Amino acid sequence: MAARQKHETPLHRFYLSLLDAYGPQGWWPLLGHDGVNPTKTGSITGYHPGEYAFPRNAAERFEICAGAVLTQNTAWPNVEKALRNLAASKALNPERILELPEPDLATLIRPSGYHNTKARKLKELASFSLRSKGQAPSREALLDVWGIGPETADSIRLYAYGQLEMVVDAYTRKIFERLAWVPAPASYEALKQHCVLNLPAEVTVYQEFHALIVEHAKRLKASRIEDWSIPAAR
DNA sequence: AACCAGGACGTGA
DNA sequence: TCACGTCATGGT
Repeated sequence: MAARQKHETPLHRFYLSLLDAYGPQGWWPLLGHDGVNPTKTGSITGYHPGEYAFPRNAAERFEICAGAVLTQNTAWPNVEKALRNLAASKALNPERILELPEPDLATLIRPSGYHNTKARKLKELASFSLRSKGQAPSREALLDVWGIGPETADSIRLYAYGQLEMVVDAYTRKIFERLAWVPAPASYEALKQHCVLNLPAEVTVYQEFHALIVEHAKRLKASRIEDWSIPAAR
């Protein structure tokens, strides 16, 4: 078997320093109940830092899957608006999504951008969701769904189903290439492999890692720091 | 007022 | 495989 993270690696040290500096991120965010969930900033509620017993039911699980699709190339606050619109119309579930005419669905999720495309994607997700009824879907099965690519598939497996599946994204690529941890241009799979080989194989680590990368990238942009290997202040 | 967000798909080299 | 255009609203 492959020796994974036998010794502490630069990536592992990086992860530990991010966790120490930023704290647990409480991903995947869910819609707050009456807007009173513990929160990070602004109106963004639904994070549950340090709590890992999520999702707690089928509704939360589907909410995560829907959010994973809606957040494609889109800032989270916009996704949250779309999710709220769906919830307000009692349509944040596969049954209603399949019943709704696609144009109506598109109108509800309009704030998340690409609303026509994503309306179709949500319908594909909904029928898949009913088809695979609660059991954790394989990565291949997810990739067969129109509108679900590598990152969305991995996000669904890691955050909605608690599977040991690493998620990487554009931020990960930027940071890893900048620190020369991977040769550029790095493929999605290459980035993923670098993480898997250098981090402890634990679901909570994977969940925090991806969330911390996103947080780190946002702070880098805000503070314009030059050393990307260390945590940044907001 | 550009620029870019927690990507994925379709197409043509 | 890989590069490139397309999809679209909203925040900074």
